[in-house]
Amino acid sequence: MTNTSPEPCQSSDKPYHHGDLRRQILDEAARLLKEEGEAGLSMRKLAQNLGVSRTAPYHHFTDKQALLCGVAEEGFRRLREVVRTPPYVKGAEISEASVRVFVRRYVQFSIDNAEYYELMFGARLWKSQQLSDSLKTEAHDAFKVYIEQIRAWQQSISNSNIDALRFAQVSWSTLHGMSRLLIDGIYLDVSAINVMSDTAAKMFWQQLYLPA
Amino acid sequence: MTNTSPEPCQSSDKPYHHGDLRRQILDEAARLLKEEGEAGLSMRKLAQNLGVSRTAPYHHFTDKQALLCGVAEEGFRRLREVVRTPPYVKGAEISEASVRVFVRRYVQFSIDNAEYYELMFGARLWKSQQLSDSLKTEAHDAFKVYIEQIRAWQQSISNSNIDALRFAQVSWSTLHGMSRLLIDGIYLDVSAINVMSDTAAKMFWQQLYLPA
DNA sequence: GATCAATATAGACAGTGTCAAGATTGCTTG
DNA sequence: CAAGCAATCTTGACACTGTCTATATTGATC
Repeated sequence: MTNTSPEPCQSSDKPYHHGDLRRQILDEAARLLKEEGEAGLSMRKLAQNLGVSRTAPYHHFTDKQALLCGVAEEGFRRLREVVRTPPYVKGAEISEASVRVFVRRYVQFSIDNAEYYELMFGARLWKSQQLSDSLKTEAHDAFKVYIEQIRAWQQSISNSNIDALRFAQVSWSTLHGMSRLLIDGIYLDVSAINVMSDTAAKMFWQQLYLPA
Repeated sequence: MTNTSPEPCQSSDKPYHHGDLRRQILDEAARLLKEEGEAGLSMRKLAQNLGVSRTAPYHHFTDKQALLCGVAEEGFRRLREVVRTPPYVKGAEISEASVRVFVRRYVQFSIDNAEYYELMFGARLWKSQQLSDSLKTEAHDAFKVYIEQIRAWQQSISNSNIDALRFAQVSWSTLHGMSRLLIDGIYLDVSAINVMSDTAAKMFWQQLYLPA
C-alpha cells in the first residue's frame, strides 16, 4: 500500500520517465478514495499528488473509468481471499459457529474496506458497459468461490435439500445488503453489527439444514 | 409525475416569476435521473430544460444535495406505501404465499424505480451530514412500517420465537441486497428475479416459523 | 548512431457547482 | 394607493473537473 519505492534513476531533478507510475497511480487512487471518498478522487489531484502532469495518468489508463476498474479489481482479489478462507476443514461437519465466523468476516471486510467495497459494487462501474474483461473475470471468480463454499457446506450436511446456486444468490444478497446498509450510513448502529451478523448466520444455518 | 400545469400568468413572454418552479424542478430532476442516470443530472441542465437561469434553482434548494434530498424524500414516500400494503388481513394467518408476494413487490419496486432507489439508499445522501430532517423522518417511518409488518406476521404465528427487530433488519438486508445487485447491474440475469425472490421468501417463512 | 514507440508535457475546451451583485416582481403595510 | 421589503430570477465570475490535441523527451531497437 505504501509506496516508498526509490526512483529507478535518482537524478537531482525528477526524471522525465517516471518508471513506476502505473503502480503508484493505483496506490494513490486507493489512498485518496479512503481518505476523501469518491468525490475526492480526481485525475488531476491524483497527478498532482504524484508530482506529475495532469494528463500523465492517461498513458496508463485510458479513462477515469479504467482507473476505477483497476482499483476495483484489486478489491475483488482481496474479497476472494476473504471468502476463500473459511474456518472449516474440507469434508468435516460444519457448525453454526463456523457460518457465524464466515458472515462476520464478510461484513467486517466490507467495513474495513468500505471505499473499495463501494467502488466494487457501485452502479458506476457495472452500468458503464466498458468495464475491463479482467475485472469481469475477477468478480466472477469471487462469486464462483462463494458458490463453492456453499456447495461444500451443503455436502457436509447429509440430508440438505437446498439448491446451492439459489441459496448462494440469496445469502450473498443478505451479506451484501447488510454491508451496504452499514457502509452507506443507513444503519448507524455499528454496535449491533455482530448481533445482526449472528442473526443472519442463524438464518443461513437453519436454511442449510432444510430436510428433504 | 407529468407536469402539464398551465402557467399561472400566461403572458406572451415568460413571466419573470415562474410561480411553480420548485415543483417543476423536482419533477424534472426525477425525469432526468430516470432517463440519463445520476451522471446526467446537473443543476445547469436542469435549469436549462426548464427554461430558467442556471442559478434559479438555488432559490428553492440551497444545494444540489438539498435537491437530491427532496427527490429521495418522495421516493421514500412511495416505498412506504409499497411496504404498507401487504396482501394479508390483520389478525388472520399469513401464508408463505403472502410473504412471497411481499418480497416480489419490494424487489419490483426497486427495479421499477431504480434511479429513485439508488438515490434513496446511496452513500452520497447518508454520509453527507446535511440530509434534511424531513428526509430522515421519512426514511425512518418507512422502516418503522416495515417492522410493524414483521411484528404483525410474527403475531399471526402463535409459536413464533423470533426477535422482530433483528429479523426485520436481516430480512430487509436481504431485500436491499437483492435489489441493489439487480439495479446496479451485477446480477444481470433478470429472468431469475422471481425465482430468487421466492427463495428469499421461503427462507423468511421458515425463519418466522422457528419454534420455541 | 538513427529510429521508433513509449511516456511525459502544456494548452485548450466544454462542462460542472456555487458564490456575489444586481434586476424584477408580488405582497404587505402605512 | 404608494412605499418598501422580501422573495424570486438574472448575469458574471471563479475554481474545479475529465479529456482531447499537439508537442517534447526518453529508453530501447535495428
